[in-house]
Amino acid sequence: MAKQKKAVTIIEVARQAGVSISTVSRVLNNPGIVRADTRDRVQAVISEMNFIPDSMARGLGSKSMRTVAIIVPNIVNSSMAEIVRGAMSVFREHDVDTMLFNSEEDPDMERRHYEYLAANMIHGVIFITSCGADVDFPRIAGSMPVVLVDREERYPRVDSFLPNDAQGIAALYNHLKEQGHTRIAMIPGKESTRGAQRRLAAFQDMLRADGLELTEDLVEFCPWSMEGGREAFRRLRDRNPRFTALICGSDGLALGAMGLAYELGLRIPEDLAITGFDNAPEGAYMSPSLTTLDFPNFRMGCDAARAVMRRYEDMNRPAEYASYPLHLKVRSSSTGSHRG
Amino acid sequence: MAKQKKAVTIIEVARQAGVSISTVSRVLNNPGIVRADTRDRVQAVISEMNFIPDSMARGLGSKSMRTVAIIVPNIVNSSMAEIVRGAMSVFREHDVDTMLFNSEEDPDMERRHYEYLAANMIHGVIFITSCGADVDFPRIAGSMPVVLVDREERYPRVDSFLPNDAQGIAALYNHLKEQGHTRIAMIPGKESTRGAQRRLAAFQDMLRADGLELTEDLVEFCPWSMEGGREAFRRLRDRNPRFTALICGSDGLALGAMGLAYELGLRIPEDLAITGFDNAPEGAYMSPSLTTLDFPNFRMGCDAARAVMRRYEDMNRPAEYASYPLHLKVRSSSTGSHRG
DNA sequence: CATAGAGATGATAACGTTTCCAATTGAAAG
DNA sequence: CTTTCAATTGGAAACGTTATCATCTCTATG
Repeated sequence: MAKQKKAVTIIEVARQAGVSISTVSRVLNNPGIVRADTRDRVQAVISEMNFIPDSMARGLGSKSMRTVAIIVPNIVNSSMAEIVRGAMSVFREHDVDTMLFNSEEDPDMERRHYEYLAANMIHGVIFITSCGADVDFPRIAGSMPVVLVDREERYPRVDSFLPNDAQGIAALYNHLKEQGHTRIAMIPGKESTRGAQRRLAAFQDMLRADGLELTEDLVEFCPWSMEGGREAFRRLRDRNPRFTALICGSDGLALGAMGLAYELGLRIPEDLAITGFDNAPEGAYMSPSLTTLDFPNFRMGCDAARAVMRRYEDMNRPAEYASYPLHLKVRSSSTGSHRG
Repeated sequence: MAKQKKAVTIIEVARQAGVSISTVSRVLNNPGIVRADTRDRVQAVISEMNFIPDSMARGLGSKSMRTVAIIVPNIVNSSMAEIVRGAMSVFREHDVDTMLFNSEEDPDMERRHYEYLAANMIHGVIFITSCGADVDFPRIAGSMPVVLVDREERYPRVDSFLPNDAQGIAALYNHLKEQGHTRIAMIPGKESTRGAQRRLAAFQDMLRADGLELTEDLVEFCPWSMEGGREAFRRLRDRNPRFTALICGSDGLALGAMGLAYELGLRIPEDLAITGFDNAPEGAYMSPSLTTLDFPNFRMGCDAARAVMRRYEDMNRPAEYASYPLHLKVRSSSTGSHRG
């Protein structure tokens, strides 16, 4: 790519206004200490010449850029968007700029983002559920605050904020048990994903506590999409039609499964109870409406942002972990009699 | 916020490797012209010392930062995400970094983003359907390529890529007419939004061409959300229950309306035909599935990215406009007999 | 009227690279 | 063993700010 036409610099502004560079810089950064008439004159020249200080040079000079990166694997996901909103709202309050990176679950992308961060124009970073790629957190954490959301890794200087999947799954499981379900299938999500793994493990723990064992034919992994949920449900049915309830690792998966169930003539919840995960807005508008778990996404985002700032002040503070309880939203996709 | 601990610089690397700064710089930027053994030695030192060049200083030195910004009003929107994906894929091919900004339809946010851009660490910018805020495009366009997606404004050096709403609405309207509908209501979306305005205008044009006039009681604006669609539909019904078809300005609005229709015991499409806009993934999974318009979002994103790069090469090229046809997806929410 | 002390302003050295251009080295050709 | 020219390498000037002193200009006070 070619070079930009060169912009107005502080030098020309200074010359035009008949003051020194320093004075212009002061008008820019600390107007209070410049005499009113001088300040006005300089400001007039600035806006007249349309001068905008070069943030590169500024960053080089001041060694601070007040910018934080947030990395998400997939922006097309309302719960991640909520986390991001929360974090951004806090950063904005503190006058910190936010850059949002979307890795699309692509390892190559993640590597590039990583390099971008490493090139230290960034003051800190929040990673939201990366797809388990092998990012060298300790290394980044050596030069800037790193905060993880929805990832369970623990490293010396890395704070982390997690939904309590185990508690959520327990709530879901107990609810289904109360409804009389004994054969429960699961579509945890994408196998390589931490979230899917955590949720499956939690489910297995619950079964085990009841003296049951999760048989393989009751679990089907799939990509995080409605299409994925639909096809996973199909495979599950083809293989073992005897389950009466289905726990899905996300609302999207549940919606996909519900779509196919409807086509197959299954009644929900009478023939099959279905639950989601995340409380996406669509779930409440389905018919039947979707039983799910509500995540405190916005709050997690806020807390993560605050953690970034705390760590920026003191890079060596001990790592902070928080686990957030999930709230069961019972709706019609799982309540009422079933013939199981 | 405090200062960062200072990182390894190129100077120390040079000293450690026993070469000059220039050589290290060459190893970084143009390894081919450095003798193999020197290069290896320097590279060894670089990775050993964990040296990462400071992108600030780099940008200052080279006057190029190969970074483009994409600004979206709302990341929680699958069609915008598709546009972004398209643009990012093109930029990645060309080794251009992408920063994604989410304005949340908040004017204050937009202003901040604007200032960020203006501080020219950014090489170009793509605006996706901003909520009509008064951004001074010509000014930004003076210093970097600006490309608009889904905004109809026309400025001298600003390229723009638009879906052809008029053609899409026409397709929708004709389809509904064929199905025998004569009283059609509309929920265009958020009134202040360009998209909503364009779609409403197009609808009015179609009616007018048929010698009809759109009465005010058949139009209801609302925020871009399922909840918004639901409430708008309620207001529409309260006021005038006599329409047999409903055109919604987005799939989300349609889904919200459908939810309420279901609760009110309306059969779709027998009692009411509903159409969406954007072909969001959920629409295909509803029951009934949602008739909608498919947008070439990914392609629009790609084209916008390419436009940014073309304009970067030649800032003075004439502005480029493109309008993309929309493809009607007829599904069950609008087909079959109705009692209208 | 002199003068201390605050209030403004200016000069200049960083900041960490890239990029010229000059200097050196190395290898092939005579 | 020179010479020549290309291949490497080094030196130093940008790049556009901020930050640190030093200097200058007032104003109020004795």
